[in-house]
Amino acid sequence: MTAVKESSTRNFNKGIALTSCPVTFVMEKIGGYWKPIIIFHLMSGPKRYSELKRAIPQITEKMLIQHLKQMQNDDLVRRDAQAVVPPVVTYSLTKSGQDLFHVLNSMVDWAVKNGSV
Amino acid sequence: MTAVKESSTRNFNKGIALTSCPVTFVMEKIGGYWKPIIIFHLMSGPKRYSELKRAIPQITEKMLIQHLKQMQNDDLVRRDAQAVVPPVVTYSLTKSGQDLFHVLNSMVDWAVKNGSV
DNA sequence: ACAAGTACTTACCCCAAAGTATGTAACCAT
DNA sequence: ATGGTTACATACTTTGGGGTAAGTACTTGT
Repeated sequence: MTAVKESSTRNFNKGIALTSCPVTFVMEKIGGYWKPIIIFHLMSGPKRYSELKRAIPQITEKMLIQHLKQMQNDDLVRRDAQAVVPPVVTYSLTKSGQDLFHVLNSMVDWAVKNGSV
Repeated sequence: MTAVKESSTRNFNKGIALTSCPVTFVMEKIGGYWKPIIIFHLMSGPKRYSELKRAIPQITEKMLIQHLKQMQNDDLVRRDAQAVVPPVVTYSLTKSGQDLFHVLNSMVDWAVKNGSV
């Protein structure tokens, strides 16, 4: 009966970082290999699920919907479905999602200046 | 003939993301729970190893040096050691590291506006 | 003699995120 | 009736980031 193990110095640390560090808060939302790329593609306007898939060929379908769902929960992305015969589902950025432009942009600026290697 | 397994769709994807996505490039450098926090503490000026340790009590020593080393390799942080009796090692931000201020700041701005929940 | 401080290093474990593979429901064209 | 398209779902495996715990070398204070 080796105890419940508490399993969570990790979660505790995550907690303090999240509540005490706004940067970590943001990175929770746009972290993960694919999220920034998905957001980037949605910046140019609403896209269908299949359009996103074709625009990002390397992503698996699992990762694509998984991230789209997380971003819906985080209110970065809106999903609009038409109950038609072959389903038509359109994803677009919410206001919060669009506001991320400034964040991503400052990252790009930094990368351009400091991406020499 | 189920292929050689390649061991690395992961690394391959990481590769394309890194070379094709400047945002991912940046997140590789400031990602991880502790890096933004360490950078934040170094923003207010150079700090000794033990000062950082005390400033961020929850971090383990392993994580602290690990991240400090990575950030040295990424040229975000400079290490200055004095060869004195009890070692004195001082860490400070490089120009690149200081430039991250704008990036972190835009994240904070976004978090303040969209961190309601 | 022994604890305490300074700046690390090393071996080991755990879990959650990412990837693989396959299935599903509804319809349409051939 | 068979295959293709659309938008998912779900079970299983892998991997690497993060954590735990302990050790090192050298010196000062008591």
